[in-house]
Amino acid sequence: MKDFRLPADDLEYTVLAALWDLGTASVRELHERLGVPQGLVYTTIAKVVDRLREKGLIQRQRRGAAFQYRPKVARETVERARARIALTRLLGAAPRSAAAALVEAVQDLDPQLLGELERAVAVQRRAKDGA
Amino acid sequence: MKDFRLPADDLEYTVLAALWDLGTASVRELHERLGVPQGLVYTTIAKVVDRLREKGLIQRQRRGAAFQYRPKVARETVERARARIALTRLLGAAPRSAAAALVEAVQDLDPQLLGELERAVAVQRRAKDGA
DNA sequence: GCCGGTATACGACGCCAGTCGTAGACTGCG
DNA sequence: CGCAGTCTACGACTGGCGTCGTATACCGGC
Repeated sequence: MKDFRLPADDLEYTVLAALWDLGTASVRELHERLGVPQGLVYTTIAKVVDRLREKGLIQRQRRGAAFQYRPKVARETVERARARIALTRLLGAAPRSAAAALVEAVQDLDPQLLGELERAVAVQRRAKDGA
Repeated sequence: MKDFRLPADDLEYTVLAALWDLGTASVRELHERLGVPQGLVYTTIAKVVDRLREKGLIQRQRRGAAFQYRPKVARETVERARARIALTRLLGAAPRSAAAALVEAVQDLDPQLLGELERAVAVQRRAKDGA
């Protein structure tokens, strides 16, 4: 039925996330970790890393033959921006059927993630009531 | 500080949403409604409508000189897909700081939207407990 | 039935992101 | 110090999307 397409996943973000996890890594390591499992060639990852650097999201430092990359922007900073945008678009765009869509979406959610979301909402609720 | 860029908004989706709201509309109407306020030329909207049709999201029917466009895919269908993807990426991508990011994001949310979200989570919670 | 004017079709360009190939730079070993 | 091998730089191609311009098709009035 679904003969229409939706945007693909975000490789750039995946790489950045890996760097946040690892703290520091070479392109080689990132490739082993992300590229190989997805069947991506070394230079593909290198290019992505390149672009991340162009965007000022990561920095690097020579370490022997290769470079060692590390995040330059705090994870929270980016996460927050992404989260705000995602939620705004998600909820703001669907004034009519937001509830229904959310219920459906939440249904497929990892239980643990559901917990996270629940907690976040609860915190906010408390804050609002308190204020 | 934020010297990095985030993706721009989604015009295609905006147009589709307008069609859901209006039920049916000509390119002219869509342009008046969306294009003009954003300083977009008529043909820009026409192109977007074109692509929506290519994607099988809308259909059309001659109505005098112009075409009358109408959604071909149910709003819920698309919303649901979008919602699922958005939430998955939002939560799944940030295992570590999801909670913090969400709290922040939820903070900026329209109170009414917060309500929607809260309700959705509650519904899901009940479903889980019941099961 | 012709004309004018609007609507549409479609191509073009810029930019981003994913993907890869190649050529050149650099390091470290012998 | 030179060589081999690795790492990087960078260009190229593709496809999506926003944006526009132009040329053509078309409708409706006279």
